[in-house]
Amino acid sequence: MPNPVPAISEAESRVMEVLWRKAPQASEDIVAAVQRESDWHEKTIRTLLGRLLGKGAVSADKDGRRYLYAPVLTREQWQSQESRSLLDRVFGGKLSPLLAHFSEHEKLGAKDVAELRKLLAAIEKKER
Amino acid sequence: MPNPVPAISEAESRVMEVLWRKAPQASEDIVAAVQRESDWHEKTIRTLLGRLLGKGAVSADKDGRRYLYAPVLTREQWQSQESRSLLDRVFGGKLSPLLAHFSEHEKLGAKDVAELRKLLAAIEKKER
DNA sequence: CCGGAAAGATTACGAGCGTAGTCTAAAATG
DNA sequence: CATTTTAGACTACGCTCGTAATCTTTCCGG
Repeated sequence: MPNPVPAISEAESRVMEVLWRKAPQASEDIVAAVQRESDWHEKTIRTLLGRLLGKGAVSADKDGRRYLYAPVLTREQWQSQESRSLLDRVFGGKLSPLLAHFSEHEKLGAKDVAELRKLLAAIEKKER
Repeated sequence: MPNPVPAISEAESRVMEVLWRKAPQASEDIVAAVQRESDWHEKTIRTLLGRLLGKGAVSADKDGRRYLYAPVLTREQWQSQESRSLLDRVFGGKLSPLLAHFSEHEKLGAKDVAELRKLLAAIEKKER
């Protein structure tokens, strides 16, 4: 299997974000897109892109004089990695303390409650 | 209010862990406790303790020749900070995508399901 | 064909982190 | 009292990250 992508940093994830929305893209377009949501220097964004390439989180396909970049790490994989990491680091690897924590310390919006119900319904269906 | 404690690192949280379980404690005991769960050098652990002190995450009360250390940042505060950070960084600040993610990509144990039910029940009671 | 622009590669640099080692002051011990 | 031990303070060092600047190669326009 493709060896696991090393963890990507906060800043790097902002670059991934634009690739997750649209890929492949040339670096120029990536820079432009990232700059629409940040005030980072072009050089900074290119550096991050290069690091992501080095980590294997994105691919670069030569297209004439330049490259077209695409995500290798999917958003779902990344979300899983990060969630798993939080769970392990902070909640002893178990989901229930996380849920308990939210129920006690964070207010839940209507949407969250709806999502919870859906989740539980899905589980109950599967259980039987 | 007491100015917010800066984020604590992974290694530092392992030291907090032993203080959350029992406090106050002298550094010697902290070192011993941490070493029961890791192979870190005594010096390393003392450094981490010092950094935590610098960050204001723990307090030190003089007790004769040495200090007794106690957590200032509570485990709940820390869990909140970390959860909030994950939510904001990875899930656009909303809980429902996190939940959806778990329901789709992680298997839930019996305990998790029970916790979910409890959570939902508590919400429903509050709603009416 | 030549000089400038543009894309990528390389280098930079301070802060925080993981991981200690050294220095100092004070206390305990012989 | 002189010496050893020890708790804590200070220093260190390589790595990643955020944030770029500089160098190099290559193509495009005149």
